[in-house]
Amino acid sequence: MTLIRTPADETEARAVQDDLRTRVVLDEPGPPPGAGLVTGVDVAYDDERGVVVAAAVVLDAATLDVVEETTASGRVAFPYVPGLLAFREIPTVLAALESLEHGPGLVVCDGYGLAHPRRFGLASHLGVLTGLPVIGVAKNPFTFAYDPPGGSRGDASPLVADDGAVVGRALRTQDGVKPVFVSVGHRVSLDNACAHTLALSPDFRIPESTRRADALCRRALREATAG
DNA sequence: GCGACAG
DNA sequence: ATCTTGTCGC
Repeated sequence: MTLIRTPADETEARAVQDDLRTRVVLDEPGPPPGAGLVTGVDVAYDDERGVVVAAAVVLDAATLDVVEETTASGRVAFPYVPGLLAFREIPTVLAALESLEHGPGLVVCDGYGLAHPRRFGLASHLGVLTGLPVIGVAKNPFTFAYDPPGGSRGDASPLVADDGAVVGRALRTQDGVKPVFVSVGHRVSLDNACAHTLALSPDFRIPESTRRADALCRRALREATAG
């Protein structure tokens, strides 16, 4: 089990991000879509009881069949603060990933990578700590701006920060349905991240990896919390 | 100063 | 994230 010290406060957390961001690798294309393994990770909370449960679900990228599932639970160690989400999620997510028997391949998480106030969101953070290729697929545009992409599956438009930097892409994964917001985490190109996201979303807006992980951590939280 | 803000 | 019924549709 890897020990990750939780920052004492928000100032320290931001300093950790500013330090770790120098280790993000952005010049690798990453694994090609449609082959190998893809692992979805997600987290569910019971803030009343201070319990957090993470799930990791390994899929065969070609068939989207489930290859392996794991779960890990812990105590909530950091509050939700916009821009500091990773400190809340990462300890338990790491535990879930480490309990997998398979190598995870590409990791897909809920939230952002580069699309972050300090360019170091959850997907980047998880990538730097594990060395794995990681992308972020978020359901909301956070503070970023975008022009609506075309209405068809596969249409996309740039996700732009205040300073004009392109930090990700709004990607339509289903015809006529609100786009998802893809950004690079670590060791994957944006084009490849979007190709993976599309390949993982044949039937629904949200990638199959995330849907499976979401369902699993919710179920595990209910069971851990029951009684 | 105030509000908005991934999950 | 989470609290939540019925309801529309394949």
